[in-house]
Amino acid sequence: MHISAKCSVAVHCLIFIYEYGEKAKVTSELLSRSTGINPVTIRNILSSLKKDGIIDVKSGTGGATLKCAPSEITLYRVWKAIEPDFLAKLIGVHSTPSELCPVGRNIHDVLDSTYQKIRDDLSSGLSSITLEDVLREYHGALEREDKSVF
Amino acid sequence: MHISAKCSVAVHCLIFIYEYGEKAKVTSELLSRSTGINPVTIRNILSSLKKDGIIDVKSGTGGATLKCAPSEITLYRVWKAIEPDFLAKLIGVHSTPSELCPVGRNIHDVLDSTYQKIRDDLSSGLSSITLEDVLREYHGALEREDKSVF
DNA sequence: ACCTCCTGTAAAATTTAGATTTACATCAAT
DNA sequence: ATTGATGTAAATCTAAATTTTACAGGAGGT
Repeated sequence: MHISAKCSVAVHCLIFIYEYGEKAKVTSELLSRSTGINPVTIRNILSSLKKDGIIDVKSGTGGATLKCAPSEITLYRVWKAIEPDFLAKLIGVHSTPSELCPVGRNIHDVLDSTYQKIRDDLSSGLSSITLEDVLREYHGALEREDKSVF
Repeated sequence: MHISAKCSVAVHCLIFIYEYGEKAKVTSELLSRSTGINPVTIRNILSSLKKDGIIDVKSGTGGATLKCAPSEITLYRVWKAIEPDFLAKLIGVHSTPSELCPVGRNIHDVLDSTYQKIRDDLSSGLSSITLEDVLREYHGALEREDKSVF
């Protein structure tokens, strides 16, 4: 799974947990069915989110709940929790250049400084979006869905 | 290879072609040795760059040369040439959600609109960087390299 | 206390996407 | 013609990651 898809799964889970976490017992099995991703991968994702303090997972009895206000959960935080060096993976350089070639020797330095601004922009973009924003979109989509039924 | 790494290889090739394309015959074999990527993949990359009009590759006798001024070659153009839907691949959504779940049914719409701004930022960031800028970095790195010898 | 359900991991098996290899038709210059 | 290169296509290989399987450990209900 592409790292961005993995983070999308994480957001999917967070929406689900926000919506149902208080009323029902949200297990990895349930999230697995909703996302289409197997339970072990879901547990790994939840585990990362838990370590970051974004959610709480009851061990033993099971069930996940949000531990933060949606407005405090930025996409940056989620991506970082799932994959600490997501920036380098997302905007990266090939690792095989030849040390014998002037271009090969320097390509890493050159592209790293070139990519820095892009990475920074990406970071601040992700930082500016919170789960609250995503939930707003989600509820909008739900409403449109309801209307289309009638 | 991650798509960003592939585009980095493309930029690597472009630097190489700029530096040596006029003096020497820059073949896929040569670029293969410099980048550490096999000749066929290099030829595929060159083929994409050629189709976009960024470079010219002499068929028959061989050798690649730039067809544009470095100032006209933006990173956006390069990435787009290599992978037309790189934005969706870079910032994407999992494709397996359940249609039976409200979250699953809507996650694609929700995240697509959420990601739109991020994708736009990324586009304009990549559009604002040209091969000219990269070459400037490269020549700076070369100078530092020379100095460190003495 | 026991039983059940779930988490948290680890290890093995499987998948799959992509790279590499191989092959060859085509083209241009010597 | 011969040589050396491109441009693809097809087969093979590889490596990364998911999925499967397995199991120890925790928490609550009976």
